[in-house]
Amino acid sequence: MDVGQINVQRQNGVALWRQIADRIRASIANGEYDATGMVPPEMVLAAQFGVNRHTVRSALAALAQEGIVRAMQGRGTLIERKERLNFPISQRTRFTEGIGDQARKKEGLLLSSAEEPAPAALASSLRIAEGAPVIRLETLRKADRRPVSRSTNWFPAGRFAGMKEAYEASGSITAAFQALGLSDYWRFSTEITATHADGADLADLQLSPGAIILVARALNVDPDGVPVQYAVSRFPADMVQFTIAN
Amino acid sequence: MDVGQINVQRQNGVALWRQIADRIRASIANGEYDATGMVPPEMVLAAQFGVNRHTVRSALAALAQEGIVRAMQGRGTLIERKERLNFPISQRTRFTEGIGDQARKKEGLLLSSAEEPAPAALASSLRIAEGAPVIRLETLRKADRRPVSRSTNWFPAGRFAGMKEAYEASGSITAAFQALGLSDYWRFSTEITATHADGADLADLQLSPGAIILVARALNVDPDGVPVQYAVSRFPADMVQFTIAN
DNA sequence: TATGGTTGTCTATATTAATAGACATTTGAG
DNA sequence: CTCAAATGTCTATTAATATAGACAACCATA
Repeated sequence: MDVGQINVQRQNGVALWRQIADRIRASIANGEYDATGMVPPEMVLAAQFGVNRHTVRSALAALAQEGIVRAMQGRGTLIERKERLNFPISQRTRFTEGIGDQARKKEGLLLSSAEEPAPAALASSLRIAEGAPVIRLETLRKADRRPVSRSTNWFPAGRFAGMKEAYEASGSITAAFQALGLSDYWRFSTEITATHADGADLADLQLSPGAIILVARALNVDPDGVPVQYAVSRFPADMVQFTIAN
Repeated sequence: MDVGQINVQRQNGVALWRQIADRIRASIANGEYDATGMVPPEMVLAAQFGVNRHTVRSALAALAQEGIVRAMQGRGTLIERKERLNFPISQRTRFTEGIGDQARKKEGLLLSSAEEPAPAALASSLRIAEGAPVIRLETLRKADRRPVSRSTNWFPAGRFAGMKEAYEASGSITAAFQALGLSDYWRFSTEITATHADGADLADLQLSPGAIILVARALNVDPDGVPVQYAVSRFPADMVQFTIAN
């Protein structure tokens, strides 16, 4: 096997151990170590990355902290978890259905809620008057007990007055809409960007600092094309991918 | 104006100055400093982030290196560049058209090319036999002389034998397809993930280490639904966003 | 032209990241 | 049992990161 030197950048604000941890995490997600179910030995990784073994150990310790690997003295470092949830994005995008059977247990938790006047940009998206009341729900979604996204959702307050209670009862936006008389809705548009995790991401999504967040800004409309929800959702980038099928 | 403390993480593999540089870059892209066209004074930023002024200076120096800001002694730090290109993703996704008038000058450069046998996963996507010959083009796309994506493109070698020359001549996949007799094609599917920039990203896209990359894996098909191109494109996350309109 | 606000530069110190080497401990296989 | 291979732990040193303080240089403007 040819073992080319793998490129890492020095002296540039991102510690070597973190760069290496990110690479190994990606390799695990890509199935590169599926043959053995283990990460290569520390000395091998150190040679591949051209760093000291202790630096590799720092990277592996971070991955162990995330629950991705588990080091076993005398044996090697086992891969514990290897997951990347796929979220299809289409006209009928729904979180719970989208996960499908990729996870057994799906949860939606309400972190907080408020009623507030819509700022200009939001009002424009929802096609309501600036300052008109909107209901804001901060939610956390989990799959198999692991947090996979945190979202801020806005709804026109006039039309969906009981949104908070309906979501709390069901843990699902789709179910809440149905409880409030909206049986169907469509995804009108989705914007996707990426950024570094902020403090709230780290806490709510149980990430380690330096993690990457995929941000999806979505507008949902009813069958008549009237906006019913604007949502900003943040996903850990190493756990999910989006698929757009045309 | 209330100036809440902005959260930065210590001792976690990403240097404070880099975290702060990333935040300021994002704030610039979000238009938060449009009123003045300048970044707040170093002392103000230091207070906001809860760090020493020298740490903020390191962050600003990095942004100046990227050409995003320019410090002027006695006056302040001017915002030089503020861009986030929007890429619509749809059935008719095309790079050049997608940018539209967001940039004046659009270029497509061929970095390298090769003909090689298709590995299993690629062959499956392109619906050809494993090991069948494919043409691989490594390309770099620029808008207004700034690199905005680097892509690896695969085409079935039998059908698109002159792809390399056609692309070199036009700098456009769409034009190359037309030159080879394919007048129209559709985007069949797109997968989007995010990761840290690797060494090649840093070099080709002129990024600073720690930058985030949006990765799009796309399959294009001809009007009969036959796959004609599989592409993996990498975009600097702080320069672009994807929009999916349904 | 005097002043306040801003960036530029310098010195010094403490903490963190990375390297280097040595040796202990555990496991699996011969 | 013995040995090779792998992870665990320890000490020491160097380089990078971050803080602290002082003052110079420059700019706009009152």
